[in-house]
Amino acid sequence: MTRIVIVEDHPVFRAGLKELIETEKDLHVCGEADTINKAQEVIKEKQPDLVIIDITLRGRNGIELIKELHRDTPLLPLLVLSMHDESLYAERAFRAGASGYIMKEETSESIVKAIRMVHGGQKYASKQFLANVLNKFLSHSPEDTRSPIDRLTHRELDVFRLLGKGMTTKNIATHLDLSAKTIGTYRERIKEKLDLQNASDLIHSAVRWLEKGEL
Amino acid sequence: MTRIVIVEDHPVFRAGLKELIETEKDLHVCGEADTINKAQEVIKEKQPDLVIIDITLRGRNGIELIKELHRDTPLLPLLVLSMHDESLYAERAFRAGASGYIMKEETSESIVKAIRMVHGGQKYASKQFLANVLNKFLSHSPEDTRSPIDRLTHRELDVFRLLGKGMTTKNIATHLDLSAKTIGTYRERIKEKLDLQNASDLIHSAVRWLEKGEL
DNA sequence: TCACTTTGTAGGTTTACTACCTACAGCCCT
DNA sequence: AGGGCTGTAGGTAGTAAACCTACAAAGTGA
Repeated sequence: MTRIVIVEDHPVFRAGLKELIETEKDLHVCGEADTINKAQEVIKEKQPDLVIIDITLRGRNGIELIKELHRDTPLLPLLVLSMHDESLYAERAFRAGASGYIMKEETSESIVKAIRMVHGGQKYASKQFLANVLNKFLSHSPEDTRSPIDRLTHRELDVFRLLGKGMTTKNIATHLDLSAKTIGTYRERIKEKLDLQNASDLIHSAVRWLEKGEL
Repeated sequence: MTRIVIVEDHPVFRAGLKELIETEKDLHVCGEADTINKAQEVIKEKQPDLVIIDITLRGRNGIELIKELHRDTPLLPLLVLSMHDESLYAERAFRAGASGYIMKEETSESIVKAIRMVHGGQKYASKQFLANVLNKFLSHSPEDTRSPIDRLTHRELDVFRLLGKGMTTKNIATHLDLSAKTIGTYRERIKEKLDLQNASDLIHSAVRWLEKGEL
């Protein structure tokens, strides 16, 4: 019998998850928490075999909880649930010590599968994420702990900022007095460094980045 | 005993909602559906006292379902659940014939309360929404003082939101189960209504709008 | 109720932009 | 001096956007 603690602040979703887990005969929810503090308490008390964590918890960041739990109990498998699209959080979650990462949109089957894999000591991530990682691994150098944006060169950052301000490739080329082709190259390089798939991803993250401070 | 049908395409959330409802002794879930078509079938068959609808259904718009249901069975109370905070959807939902509007983030108590109020023939909306409405009403603007975004149709708004979330035309087409050409048409119409020049402007303002409600 | 408008849907062309590849000179570092 | 990173840009194939047209269904105003 696998004993599971759920850390999720959304009551309805928490109930659904519990329901889903309890319908599997070998899985059991032995505790629930809706805040980071309660989570730590419950986990200490119940000593579960696995913890499911929503990283989009209100208040403090779920990533912090993962780090702390992983430090305190490195053997306890942590399965991360996220509302958000992978590329932004999955890598951070794994670095923080998670064993698996699934999105809330995934089917019930995937969730159960992820639970079993993670409990069995394996890692779990969506196919898409795995493909990305493989890609990066094959094409790239071993390690660089800097935040992705810090890895941009000056020119790349210029272009990134201007993209975030709503300028097109052509506008930027005119503005910086460069060939549009050059801007194209920068866009490609930025996309690679930030692990973005296409043009709209690129603009999307440029705008978001600009919105959060930094101008 | 109040008999309820749930229309929600997210299996985990659906299970949670059911669980929540079933723990109330006088409420009972007599049917579930994860698509609009199934919803209509189930409702016809079960003749429930109340229907809970997620308006962020994939494929066809939940608003359409509300309109249709309201036309077919005007006395059946419809309670709308939304993942989004946007009061824009709330207003649309009410206009389409909903009796109540709650966000998924609300507590279980609020949801149960909303169910009871709506079943009792009253309307339900969050305090925040009511405050907004009051505000609008008091500062009663004579003519189209609506923000340009309010002038978008349901479908246009859907597309706008998904663009803001970083999805491409193709992704959106798949997600909503429409032709990419149709999404293209919506993009054009949005651009016209919001007076945007090109694709990056469009994405730019969609992202900004999502980040901070209203532009 | 009838005509008119809006909304949701989608096909067809032409034009613009992206994605991917290649190239190369000048730095910076060791 | 050789090797990688940075700034710059060309070429080509493939996508996506822009613009047009169309039409049914629903909604609206007279």
